[in-house]
Amino acid sequence: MSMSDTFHLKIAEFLITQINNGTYACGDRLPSENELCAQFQTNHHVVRLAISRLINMGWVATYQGKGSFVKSRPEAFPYSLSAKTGFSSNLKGRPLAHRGQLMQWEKRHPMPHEARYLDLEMHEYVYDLRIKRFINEQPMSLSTTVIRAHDVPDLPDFLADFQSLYKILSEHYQIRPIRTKSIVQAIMPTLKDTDLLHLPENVPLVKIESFARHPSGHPFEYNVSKIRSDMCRYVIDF
Amino acid sequence: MSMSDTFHLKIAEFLITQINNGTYACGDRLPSENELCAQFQTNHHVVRLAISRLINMGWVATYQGKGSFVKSRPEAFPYSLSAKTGFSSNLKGRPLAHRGQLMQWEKRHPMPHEARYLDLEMHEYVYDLRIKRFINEQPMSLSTTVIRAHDVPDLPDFLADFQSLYKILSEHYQIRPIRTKSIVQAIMPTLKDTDLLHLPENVPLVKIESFARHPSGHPFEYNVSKIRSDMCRYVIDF
DNA sequence: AAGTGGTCTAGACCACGTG
DNA sequence: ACGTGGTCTAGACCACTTG
Repeated sequence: MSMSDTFHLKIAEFLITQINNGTYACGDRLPSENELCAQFQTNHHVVRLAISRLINMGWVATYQGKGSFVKSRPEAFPYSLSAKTGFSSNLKGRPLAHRGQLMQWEKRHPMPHEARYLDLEMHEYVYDLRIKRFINEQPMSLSTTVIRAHDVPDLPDFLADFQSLYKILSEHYQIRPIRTKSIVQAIMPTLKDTDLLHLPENVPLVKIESFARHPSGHPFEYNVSKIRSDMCRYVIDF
Repeated sequence: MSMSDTFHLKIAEFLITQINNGTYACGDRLPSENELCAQFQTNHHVVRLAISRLINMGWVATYQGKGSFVKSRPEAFPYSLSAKTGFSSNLKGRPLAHRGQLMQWEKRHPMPHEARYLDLEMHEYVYDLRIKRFINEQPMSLSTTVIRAHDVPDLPDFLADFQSLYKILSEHYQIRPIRTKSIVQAIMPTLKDTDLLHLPENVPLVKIESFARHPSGHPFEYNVSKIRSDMCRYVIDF
C-alpha cells in the first residue's frame, strides 16, 4: 500500500482505526475538534478535513454544538426488490413501519428517453408520480415513476389515499408489472435530495433505474429511485 | 426548495448550472481557481470547497498544474449481472476489452459470516480470490470471492493463466453457480480502493454482496464487489 | 518563470446546545 | 458564558505543467 501521504488522511485513518479497535464504540463522542487540534498539533481546518472524511465514509455524524459521534450502524433494514415486486410489498410481515408518501403527480408528455423505452409517441401521455418512502418515519428513498397513461385510465381517482402504487395497479387494474432490468449507480445527493431526505451529512446514495413491462408484454413503467444505503439494505432477489 | 445557504454551495450550483447550460462542455476547462476567486470575490479555500463538490458529484476532474475539466460521461459501459452469469461472460460479443486479473488468492478458514452463509464449520476451508476487473485497460472493479474448498479440489492448478473464475468452474468442474440474491450499497472508497482503482477523485462506489448456490442446491459462493459506477453501468437482469 | 491545483497554518466570526 | 461544530478570510509553501 502506497497512500495516505497527507496529514488529514493520516488523522482520518488513525480515527477509523480507533473506531475499529473499539476505542470509540457506536454512539460515543469523538474528541472535540479543539482536542484533536491539540492532539495532532495542527489546526481546525486539517482536523475538519479528517472528520469530513469520516463523515463521507459513514463512520461518524456531527451535530453542531454537540460533537462528532460514531454512527450506530443499525443493521440496515432490508429493502427488497425482485422481478415481481415493488417496494412496499416486500416489507409486509416485518416489524418495520414502512410508508410511501405521494409527494406530487402530474399527467404530461413523456421525455424523449421515456418515450423511447415506453414505446410512446411524444404527443401521448404518461403519469409521473413522485414518491418518498419512509422506514420508521425516517425518509429512506425518493422515486419517480413514469407509466403510460392509457394503461391506467382514471388513475387520479385512486391517488387520494395513496399507500402503494402496486396496490392501486393490482386492485383497480389487475396489473402486476414485471421488472425486466435495473441499472445501479452510486451517486452523491443533489442539494434537493439532501433536503428531501433530511440527510445530515454527505452520504452517497444508490440510484436505481428500473424498467418493467405489462404482463401482456409491452413496456409499462420506468422508475428512478434514490436510496439511502447507509440506513437500509437494498436486497435484490433473483 | 430551501437550501444552498452557504457560499461555496452557491458557487458549486452556479458552475453546475453552467455545465448543464452548455457554457462548459465535456472536456472544457473551467476557469482557474484564481479566476473563480476573482469572479466570486472570495478566496482559494471557498472556491476549492465548491470544486470538491463538483468532483464528488462527478461533474469535473482536476489535474494539478493543468486545471479542472468537465468530465466526459462516456455513456458508461454496460456491466451486466443476472442469476446465471458472472461478470466476464456478459461482455462477450461486445467491442469492449474486458479483462479480469487475479491479484492474489489464498486457502484459508472461513470468517464467521462466511461460514454462516456457506454452511461450513470454522475448521473447514475456503478459497479466497481477489480479482480486479478492467474495461479498456481501465480498472473498474475489485472483488473478493469466497468459495468452499471441497467443491473445487485442486483449484490452484487452474489459476496460473487466470481469465475468469466462471470459466474455470465451468470447464474444470462443470459447475455453473446460480446467484440467489445481492445486496447493494453506495460507499466511499477506502484509501486502498482509491489506490487500486486509480481513482483520481472522490468517487462513490457501488458495493454489491452476492450469494450464489451450487446447482445441486447448497451454498457455494460469497462475493463482494466494489464497482466504479461513474465509468460503467451495472445492469441487473431479472 | 509563471500559472495551475494541493496542503497546511492562523485566525475571525457565526450558530447551536449545555460536555 | 462557554464549548461545540460550521463558514469564511488571508496567506504561505509545495508539486506539477506549460493555458
